[in-house]
Amino acid sequence: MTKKRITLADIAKKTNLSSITISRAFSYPDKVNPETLEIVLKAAAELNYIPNRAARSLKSHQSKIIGIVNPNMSNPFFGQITREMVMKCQEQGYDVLMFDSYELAEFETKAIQNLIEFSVDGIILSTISSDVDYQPTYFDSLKNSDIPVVLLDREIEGDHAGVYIDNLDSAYQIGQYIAKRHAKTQRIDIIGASAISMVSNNRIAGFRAALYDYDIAVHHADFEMQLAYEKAKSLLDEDSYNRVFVGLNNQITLGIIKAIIENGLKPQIDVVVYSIDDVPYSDVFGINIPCMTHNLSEMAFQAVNMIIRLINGEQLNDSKVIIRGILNTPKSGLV
Amino acid sequence: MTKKRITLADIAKKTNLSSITISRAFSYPDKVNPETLEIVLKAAAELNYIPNRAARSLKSHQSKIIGIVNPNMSNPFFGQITREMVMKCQEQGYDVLMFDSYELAEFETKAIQNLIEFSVDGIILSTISSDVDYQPTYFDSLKNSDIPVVLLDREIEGDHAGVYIDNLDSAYQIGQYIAKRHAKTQRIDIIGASAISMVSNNRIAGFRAALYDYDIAVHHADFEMQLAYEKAKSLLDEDSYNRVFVGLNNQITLGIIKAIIENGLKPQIDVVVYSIDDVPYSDVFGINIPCMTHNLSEMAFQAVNMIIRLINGEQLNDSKVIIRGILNTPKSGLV
DNA sequence: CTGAAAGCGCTAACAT
DNA sequence: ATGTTAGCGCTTTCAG
Repeated sequence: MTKKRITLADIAKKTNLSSITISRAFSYPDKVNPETLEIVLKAAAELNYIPNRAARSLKSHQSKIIGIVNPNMSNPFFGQITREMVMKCQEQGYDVLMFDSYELAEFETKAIQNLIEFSVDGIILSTISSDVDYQPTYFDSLKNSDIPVVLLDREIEGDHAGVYIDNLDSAYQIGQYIAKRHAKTQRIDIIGASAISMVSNNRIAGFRAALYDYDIAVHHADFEMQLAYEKAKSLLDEDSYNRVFVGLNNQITLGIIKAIIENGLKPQIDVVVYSIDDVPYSDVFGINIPCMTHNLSEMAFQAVNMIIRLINGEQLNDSKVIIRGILNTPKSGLV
Repeated sequence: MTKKRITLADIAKKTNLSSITISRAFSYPDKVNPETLEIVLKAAAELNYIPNRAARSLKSHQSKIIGIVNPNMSNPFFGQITREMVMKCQEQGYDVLMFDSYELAEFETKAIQNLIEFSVDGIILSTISSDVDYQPTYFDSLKNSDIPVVLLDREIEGDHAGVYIDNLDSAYQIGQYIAKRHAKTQRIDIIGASAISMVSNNRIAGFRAALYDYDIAVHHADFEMQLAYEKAKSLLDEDSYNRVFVGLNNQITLGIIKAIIENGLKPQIDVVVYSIDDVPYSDVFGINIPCMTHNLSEMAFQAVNMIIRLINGEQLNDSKVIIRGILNTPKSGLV
């Protein structure tokens, strides 16, 4: 029934060498005679050898694995950044275990637990929330297990290394752009995450700074589509005349667009929309949303770089990397 | 430096029990005295114990892990189906390791290799291609390692268990719908995957059967957006009058829509579009695409069910499950 | 450059 | 219901 998997010992037998030499051939190829190496590799290939990670990491307590956890792989922001991180980890000799927490605390906790069980060397984590009172219990276990963590995008309270967006500045930048395009009498509706979300609140602060003498209404939802959609919908039902909306992330903006279109209005003509983060598929559907875009490749690079340095026990002179956003306005001048 | 992780032995010491009892407390709680169990669990919690998977799977050669590999997690078809599968695996006591192959053979191979190294109990795989000549080399290793595989959605040559869409029927169903709405003189452009893709060709066959006396032009791209976009664009540049397009999966349809809109035309008014698979975000942007939709939850259920039965060594009386599609036409009658 | 011995943390198999 | 023994496959000493 259970076919026996090929082990180092099998290769050792076949080559009349000891298993440790075989082991070295894979782990430290330069510590073994080139001729021997060739013999080993050939035998391994013939036998179709595949190393056993369990055995390896059991002994060496170094798994060469980085864990990635984020709240929503289907959100292109996380999807793309994860893709870039995976590539970069590979280049650095690390494999990746990725978990989608599906915006659920329960899954996030489970994912972290899993990663600890797998003895990963480090974790890059985007939490489901950036609320100031969001204090996951798993940080204890992480500390106990001595596994370094780099937070990505979603900041939370406490002393954590991380790579973040310059939320305040991003909102300020696009706020200034908005200021140029709309009279001060213009009412502006901002839809963000919870009232205590650090990310959301920094963005709101940025907007307020740029639009200090505008009539700004802030509405709280979360960083998903549905609640934002409902909020926008009820606002439009009240009065759709001359409205300007700002979505504080791409999912929120999608919700706003959905509400606009459902109410028979034309985005950027009847109702103007701005966004933080690029809006997925808006190019496909031909709707230009001026937005703050962020260099996801750079963020991925920084996050991977940071976690690897932490894994190597390096001291970080700066445990926070802040990525500045770039204003991305449509060429075609729809707005 | 290296903090020692808590092990069973630590709990054993603390409770004056043997490690095997502690082990049983976690793996077979009913094989241990309830009072003892309580003591163990309490001690474990106090010590913040986290089991070591490497040790466990090294010994027991049963990892309780299912691997999932698919070509594009950002494609909602795979994103959602994966989500459902993860939930279902959890319910059955399996953890999931998921890999995105990013439509790259190299990554797919690497993912499978990884899963073998992790000694997963089974793999649910959607390959990057369903071309008849796509014969990944890793099936040998899989067979050697005795790891069962269930293919999902993308069929390939050979004797593989799998859960598939009834591609021929799906295309036939929507083909009939199209036949009702367009005169026989109507030219219909179908954009599919490669000329040797089994999935694509089955769908084309279905269309041909339903639209046997129509003027059908089949164009080959792949199951991603870009090529389909280019194809549609060049067709529209030639002549955009009274065209009807069919996209053979959601990504292709997105490419078609992009081309239409870029050419200043209105989807479903100037140019009519049909799709296999729901088109992501089309509801958000208010464009109704009549399509064949598939019960992803059911597919996920079948795939997980099948892999678990294979893991348990059960004989499958039918190693192929075919899911029938449902015609999904807009209520608002845009078409 | 290669090998022998020991042990990582856990769990089958066999006691008691 | 609990304990003893042994060993999974690999790699870290320490020797040669």
